[in-house]
Amino acid sequence: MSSTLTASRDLFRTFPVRDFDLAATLDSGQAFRWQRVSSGWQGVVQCRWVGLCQKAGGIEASIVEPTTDWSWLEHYLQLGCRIGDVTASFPKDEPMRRAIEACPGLRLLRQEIWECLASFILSSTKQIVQIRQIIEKLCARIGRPVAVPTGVPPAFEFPTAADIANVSEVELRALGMGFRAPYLAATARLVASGGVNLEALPDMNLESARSILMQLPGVGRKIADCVLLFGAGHMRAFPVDVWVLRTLRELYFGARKRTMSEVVRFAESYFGPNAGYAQQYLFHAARVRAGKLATENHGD
DNA sequence: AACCAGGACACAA
DNA sequence: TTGTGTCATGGT
Repeated sequence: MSSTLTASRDLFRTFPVRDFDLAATLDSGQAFRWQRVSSGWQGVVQCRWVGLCQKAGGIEASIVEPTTDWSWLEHYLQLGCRIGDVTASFPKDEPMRRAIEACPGLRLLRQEIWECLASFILSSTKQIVQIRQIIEKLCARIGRPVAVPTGVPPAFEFPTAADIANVSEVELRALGMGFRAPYLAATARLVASGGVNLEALPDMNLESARSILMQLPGVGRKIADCVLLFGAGHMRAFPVDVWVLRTLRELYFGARKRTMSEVVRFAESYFGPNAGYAQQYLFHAARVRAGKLATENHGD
């Protein structure tokens, strides 16, 4: 029996957050496991099934086991983030102004670091749709099932590093990972054995955290920065992939030839304390322009 | 049906 | 330090 002095255990909660575009955020290539359904989005956060829905008053979340503690989801969605302050810290130039205008409400999530690391090891030279397919297979094959509402398709935890370390490389290749399989296997073994402590990354400075990640097999500068930005909360990390490289060249260098390292060096000093956030606006705006979103109408 | 994808790595020069 | 070939796989 519930007391008026204790919070009720609920299956639903509406977070009254403004300037948060759920679709843009969950389909911007930072997380790969969210599924669009008629009622909104379904995914798994910290081993719990979650349904999310954009409402007029904010974001409505539904779960399976009633709880009083929603801090895990508030943290994942970074509901404490003042997005206006973030965008206000971007460079006051025309490219950024247009990127902000093109993706109002785009946010950065704070994902679990291992899932983020493993996911981006699998991301190299893959289209986002394919990355999602591989990860879905991986979770269905190795991940433990989580409780879902009746009528909802089965959902799975993201496999732990130990889970993946205990699977043969041949079995990983069978999931369609190709040359990424040995990278994921080796990194999983290192993480599972305690050779690297991912949980220490958020409290380290950016450069130290980056150098630790880049020692892992299959992790270079770009993937390291994705993990730092999407999982470890380093808002200055600035992943440069082919999209961002092309976009920065067009927007800031015109026709003049610039190498990858020149563009990276420029980005490090130009975009400020929330450079990684600015990067996500540029990346997503470019993908919107190219019609690459899963939520788009592909019929024309 | 070629082309390319949120790269990393070994190796050459 | 910078440039090039290689690595698998499948969507568009």
